Amino acid sequence: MLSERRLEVLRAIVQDYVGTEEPVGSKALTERHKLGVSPATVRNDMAALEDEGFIAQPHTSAGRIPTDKGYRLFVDKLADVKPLSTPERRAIQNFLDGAVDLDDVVGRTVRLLAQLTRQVAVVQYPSLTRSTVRHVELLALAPARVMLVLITDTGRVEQRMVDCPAPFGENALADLRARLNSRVVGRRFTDVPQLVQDLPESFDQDDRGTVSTVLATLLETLVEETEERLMIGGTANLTRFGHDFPLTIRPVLEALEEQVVLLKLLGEAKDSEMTVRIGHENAHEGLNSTSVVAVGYGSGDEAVAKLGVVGPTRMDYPGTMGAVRAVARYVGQILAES
Amino acid sequence: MLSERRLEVLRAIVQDYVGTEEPVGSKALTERHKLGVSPATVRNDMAALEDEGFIAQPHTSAGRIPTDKGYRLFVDKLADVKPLSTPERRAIQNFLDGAVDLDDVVGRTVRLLAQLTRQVAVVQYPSLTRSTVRHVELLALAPARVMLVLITDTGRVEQRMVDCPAPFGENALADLRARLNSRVVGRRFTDVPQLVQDLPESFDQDDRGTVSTVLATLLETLVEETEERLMIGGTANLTRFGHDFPLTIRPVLEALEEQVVLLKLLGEAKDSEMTVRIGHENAHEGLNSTSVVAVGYGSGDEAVAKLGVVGPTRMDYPGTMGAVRAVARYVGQILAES
DNA sequence: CTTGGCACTCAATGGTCACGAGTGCCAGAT
DNA sequence: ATCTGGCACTCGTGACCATTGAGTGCCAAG
Repeated sequence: MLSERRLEVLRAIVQDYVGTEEPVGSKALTERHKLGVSPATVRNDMAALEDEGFIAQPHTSAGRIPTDKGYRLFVDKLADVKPLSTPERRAIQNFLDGAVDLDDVVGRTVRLLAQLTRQVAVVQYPSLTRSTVRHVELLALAPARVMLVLITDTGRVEQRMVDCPAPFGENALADLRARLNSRVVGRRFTDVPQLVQDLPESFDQDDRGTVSTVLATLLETLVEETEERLMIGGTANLTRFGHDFPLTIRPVLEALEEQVVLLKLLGEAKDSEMTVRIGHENAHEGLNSTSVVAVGYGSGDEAVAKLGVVGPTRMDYPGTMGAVRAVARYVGQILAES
Repeated sequence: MLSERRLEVLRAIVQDYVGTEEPVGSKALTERHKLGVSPATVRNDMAALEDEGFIAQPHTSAGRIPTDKGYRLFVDKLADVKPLSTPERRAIQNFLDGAVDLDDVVGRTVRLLAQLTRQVAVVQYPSLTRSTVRHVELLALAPARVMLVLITDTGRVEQRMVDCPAPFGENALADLRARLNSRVVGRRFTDVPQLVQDLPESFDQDDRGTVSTVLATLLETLVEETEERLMIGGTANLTRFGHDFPLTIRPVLEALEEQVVLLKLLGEAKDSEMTVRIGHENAHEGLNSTSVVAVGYGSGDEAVAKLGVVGPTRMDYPGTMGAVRAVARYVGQILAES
């Protein structure tokens, strides 16, 4: 297979290319890294690496650049996650601590991550299906009009208007609120449909319809379309991409605007460990020249949602992974406190 | 001053330049517009327009392009707002009608506006200070921990956690909720501080501190920082800007990420009529080569917030203004219904 | 297996040149 | 008084070409 030194050469190529954004040649390599061998030897190694598909030349008579496969090997075998410096960690904590509500937490996180990695940051709101119910509130805004407010243990709040077929009977609304809460508070959202199934039956004939309508809306709120939200930031960092620009940046911006695409992207990441998807490993075409680093975060040991960054395949993987991991941890802490 | 024909020439220049993105010369003008005069005459008119500062040449031996001042004159005197086509209006209505909550309304609006104008859209959430209170809810999550939920007539929901100095006494929370709501429901948020001022006094000595804490948080929620939110979309449209790109797009993206800048931008727009700010009329430097078209929207005759688009100074003003106006109207309607 | 040498490739750089769209100005026509 | 055709001039653009140099592959010797 690949000798130790060849891997070392690959590592050097990746590091240099990430730093300079320019194809790196054999001479430059031996100068900047003490490999203990001559350029000619490196050239041979490079030829081998190219045969195996880890690096490529943009054109003859140019240096080499890593391929997606090369980055993959680098990330899997050659790189360690770079821990953040103490000042950086402190800065994160200070910055996140000031948040007043969930929107604020997510907003700050996204800005923080974008600034730290100098890339585009994506943060998913805590998913409803993985949270537990903190409270369900029903407000009568008009005789036959109810506002449904859903509060999760992660601080997320969703509201819906419900137009009922008939006005609620005396006390029926308060009744429903009490019974509903006694059943679902503290339970996972995924269990809610089960738990409320037979609720209408316990009401008077008159109210059964209205109760069902309210419950139907509640269940609707839990389906995919509305439950997954996310926030992105740092799109200005896309301008640091490369010189060839318009062609590169356009599809990325378009992909970023499609929440569906992003959600799928994050969805593909593993829950527990950090996931790195490089270039063509991303299903979406517009993101073929970007890499996505994502990880789950949560208040406990279980992930309630994911966050990550999108950047050029030519990115500082160790640093980016370090920042993503650190931020995810702190956000988890903040969430646990609220 | 400027003769009728010279204005006509300016209009033609603006129209052609907006269409082609290229400096327009005298010959091309006479070909595409039936001005009834020769290129030489147009040249004289152009020279005059240039003297007055309405148009400029990028370099000698090139055609003319409108200056900010030229666009200003065009917008003020030469252009009419272009009404949307009936299919377009129908599409707007259909698209907005499906929204389930305020987030959804704002999200759809921003996408709609971006698509319609093919530019970057900005939509401000209904401002708290201009809305009235629909309901205030207090939830005891723990003995000394209260969640404050604020609901406006426009459907906006804000929540805050309140850590109280001491647990609430029996019934005190329910009491506070009831009294609070009876005082503020239906009133404007700006009046709230007045209305709740003496509320702590009517409570037992024991609860006075906790009540004050809750009220303090309520009032905090009404101050600028947290009350103004907005959503942007269609940033991918920035890539249609021009060929010179990176330099142009970078500062714009940066400006768009600074909510403060955007809020100020919208704040400068008049409440009632549509406001167009062209190029250097925008205070923020990064937006010196963009124009902002903004207008207030609201459920009644009064504006509760603003929306608009940001695009290159070289934009289709009549069309953009038409779209912005139409969308603002429909959003107002939707809001009134909810 | 490593190394120095060598011929070769090819993108990038910069200079020259012709082209042409567009201008300003002027003298004559309306 | 205004418009128009003509004409000389400007200057950005694109084509063409030579030069340069970083980088390669290969080979023969260590």
